[in-house]
Parts: sequence; C-alpha cells; structure tokens
Amino acid sequence: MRLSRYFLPIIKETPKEAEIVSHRLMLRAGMIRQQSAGIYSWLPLGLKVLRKIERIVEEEQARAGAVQLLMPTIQSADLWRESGRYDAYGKEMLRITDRHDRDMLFGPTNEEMITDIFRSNVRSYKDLPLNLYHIQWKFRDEVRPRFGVMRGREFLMKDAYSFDLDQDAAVESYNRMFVAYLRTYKRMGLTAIPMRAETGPIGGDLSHEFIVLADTGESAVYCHSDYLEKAVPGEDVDFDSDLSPIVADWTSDYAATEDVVDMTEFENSVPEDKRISARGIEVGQTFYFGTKYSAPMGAKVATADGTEVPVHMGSYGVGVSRLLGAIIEANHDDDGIVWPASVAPFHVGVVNLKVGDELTDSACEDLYAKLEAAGIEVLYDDTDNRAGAKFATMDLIGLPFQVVGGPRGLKDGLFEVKDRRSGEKEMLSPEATFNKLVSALTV
RNA sequence: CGGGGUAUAGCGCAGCCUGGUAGCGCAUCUGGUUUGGGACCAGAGGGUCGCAAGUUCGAAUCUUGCUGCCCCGACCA
Repeated sequence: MRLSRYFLPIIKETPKEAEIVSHRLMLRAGMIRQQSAGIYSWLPLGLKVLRKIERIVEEEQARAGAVQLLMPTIQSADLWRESGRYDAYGKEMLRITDRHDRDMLFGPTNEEMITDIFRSNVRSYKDLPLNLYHIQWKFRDEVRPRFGVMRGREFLMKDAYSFDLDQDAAVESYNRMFVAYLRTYKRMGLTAIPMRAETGPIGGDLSHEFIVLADTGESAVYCHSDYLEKAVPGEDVDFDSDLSPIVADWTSDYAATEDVVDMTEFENSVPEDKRISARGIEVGQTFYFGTKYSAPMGAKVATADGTEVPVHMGSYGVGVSRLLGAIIEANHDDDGIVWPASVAPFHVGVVNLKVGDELTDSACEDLYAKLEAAGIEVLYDDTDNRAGAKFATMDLIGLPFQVVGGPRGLKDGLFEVKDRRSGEKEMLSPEATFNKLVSALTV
C-alpha cells in the first residue's frame, strides 16, 4: 500500500479525552475515531488489525471444533421474555421499538437466539457435541463508557455456544474452548491468565476470566507468578483427546480477580515471593451454565433410550475489539505502538526519504514490489514529507520493521533496516534486506 | 445513576469576572528557502462562539432550560 493513496490521519498532539495509552495511541495512529460516547468508527489501519485478530480467533476456533455462523445484531424481545432476561437485564440493554410497535433490542449477547436456533434444528444426541460461534457487534449501554475501545458501548465480540448431552460432555467442550483461548491469546503476543471469576448475568457454575496483566487494567487481580512462564499448548494439541490435564495444569495455581479473591487462600497457597498482585484486563470469559437456558426455552434432545433431556450449554466470549486496546497496552513505548507481527496492520514500512530522486525512487519501488510479491504486507511511504515526520509516523504506527531508503545509504547501495521493538538498525543491501524480512516474517 | 468539570476554526486553547460584534498555537492552502528524527520566512482561507428562550440599544460574555462530551464513584466483557 502506498501511503500517498492510503487514509492515515495521524494526530501529532495528545488528544485530551484519552486517558490511557492505548486509547491515545489508537487515536493518534489514525486507527479509530469516536462517533459518540463509547461508539467508534474504525479507520483503515484499525480495521486491518481488527481483521487480523478475527482471523486468529477463527483459526483457533476451527482447530477446537467450533463452527462459525452469523446471528443478527437486532433481536426480538419475545426470545428474551422466554428466558426471563428481558426484565432481568436492566438498562444496559438497548431497547428499540419498530414501526409496528414491536419490542426489539440491540443484542448484548446471544444465548437466547442460539438456543432458539438449536431447539428448532437439533433433536438427537447423535448431533452432539456441537459448538456454534459468531463474531458480531454487540451493544451494551454502559453507564459510563471509557478507555476507548476497551470499554465501549458498541464492541465486537466472538461468542461461542456449546451443546452437550450431559455435564461430563459439557466440561469436555469447556476444556476445548479453554485450551483454544490459551492458544488464541498467545498468538497475539499476549500472556492471558485464566482466573476464577464471577458468572454475572449469564449465570453458571464453572467460569474463568482470561486476564492480561496491565497497569491500566480495570480490575485488581491476584495470582501465582508461575503463570507468566507456563507453556501454552502447541499447534499439535489434539482436541479430540482428553484435555483435562492441560486445564488442570493451568488452573492448579491460585489466580482470581478482586471480585472473588479470598486473600487468606491466596496467601496460604502462594509463597510470598511468587505472589503477583497487579491490575488486569479481561480479554475473554468462559462459562458452563448447564440447562439455565435450555430448560426454560425447551431446547431438548432425545437420548439413546428415547427420553428427552435439556442440553447442557456453555458460552465462551472473546472481546475482539477490546483486544486491540489490550495488545497496545502490553506492546508500546514512548514513541508509539510496537505491534506483534501476527496482528500488525502491515509487516514492513518502507520509507522513501527523497521522493523524486531517481536513485531512491527506483531502489524503494523495486524493494516494495518484491516484498509485496513475496506476500509481505508493506506500507510504502512515498509522500514528500520531511524525514523526521516520516520516522515519527512509522514509530507511532508500530510496524515490526522499517526500511529506510535515502540518498546517503543508497549511494553505497544500502538500506537501513530497523527493528521497531529492539530499535536495532543495520545497513543492508537490497538483497540482504529482502532476505532478512522474508525469513523474519514468513513461517 | 450520584458527584465534579467542560462546550469558542479540523485539533489544543485564550477571551467571559468588568457586555460593544472574536483571537493565539498547531494543522490546511499558495509562494520561496530548506531536506537522514515531527523545518523556516511571507501570505491566504476557515468560526450562525453546543442548542433554545430571556435581559439589554447591543450577548461568546449576564439569566434560565436543554443537549453533547470528559473525569471520580457505583456498575460492567
């Protein structure tokens, strides 16, 4: 992509409304713009990252056996009356009336709707286990939205729903999502710790919140420091096998959020030098809630002996839009964002320092074309801004590598290649530059 | 939902107390000089001062009401 033809509105000053670093950087880097309280437009650079996060989520959901569908944002109030949540949910739910005066709502979650889909299409235990998910915009009318996309009113969420014949099978489904989550966050460069959690309005018995440690996190968390070093299951993990040893390993040491923490238990079970007391961002939550929705809504299947039983369900959320904030909170420095390569909007920024100069133009154009042809995503700065402004923009948007082509180096046939994270720079020939980037960025 | 702020050019702000018809910095545009870490000089464009009433000869400024946004708390993915 040529920067001269892209839409990347950079802000030099610090926007006054942004309190936390991820919000500031997302505004400054031209990723988002606020449309009203807690509601944002996603500009091209932000959308690119959002899509990359979705892709990782989709790949790991597929690996764990979940099947993607798409449910609407607007739901009928009648469904919610069946579960009893229409009255229970409160003012967080945005209620809408259509032209026929029918009560509608902008969905804050989809348990009722998925249960409806299930009950009208599945009858037999032979169709289980089943895990259906979608990635869709949700709306919760938070009293006080803040922190940019971390706590918006409109937000993009992956929510999966598992259906099983009994509790034992449901726990196996739960474990599959649990392991998928460990892998999902790891691939985005995050260390997410599963913590004991409250079940909130969704209800249920078994639940974990996946927490990323960050100073700007919304809640206080307490956990064992070993979690920071624990190995995440690899690509080869067999989701058809018994995953309970992995889950047991990842839940053996103490970890809880402030809502449910028992300080006595924390101090008794974790040695003093291993205790972490920090702040955390919730990036996902898993629930097993049994027949809470299937029973009142009549989602039943026939068992092997012909009797009908309500299915056991679980739901599993990932805050997709919120993850951008969490990733930036965990990956930035004084100059801007430092994207992990897996979610970076582009892999490489090629900076032409002297547009119009025959030598730099041809060298930069050539490298740009070759990298794109090799499947590497390049943002090519072919604008005629000053060098300092170009460097500052590249640092701000945080692409993993910067390649600088200017008359000074190119008269000796060399580009300067900078690693954004380490700040290390080296002078390389065009061939060496190409080879280094290809080997660093392709698996 | 309680408490506290704030609203003036695209962004950040001054002007308001003490009423007289709007200004600064950045950004934008033009010309010139520059050019390896957010350049400099000169010039230009851009605002029904959040909305609505009221007071007044006259309101960005005073009064009342409404609305948006931000911060703290409670709540929450």
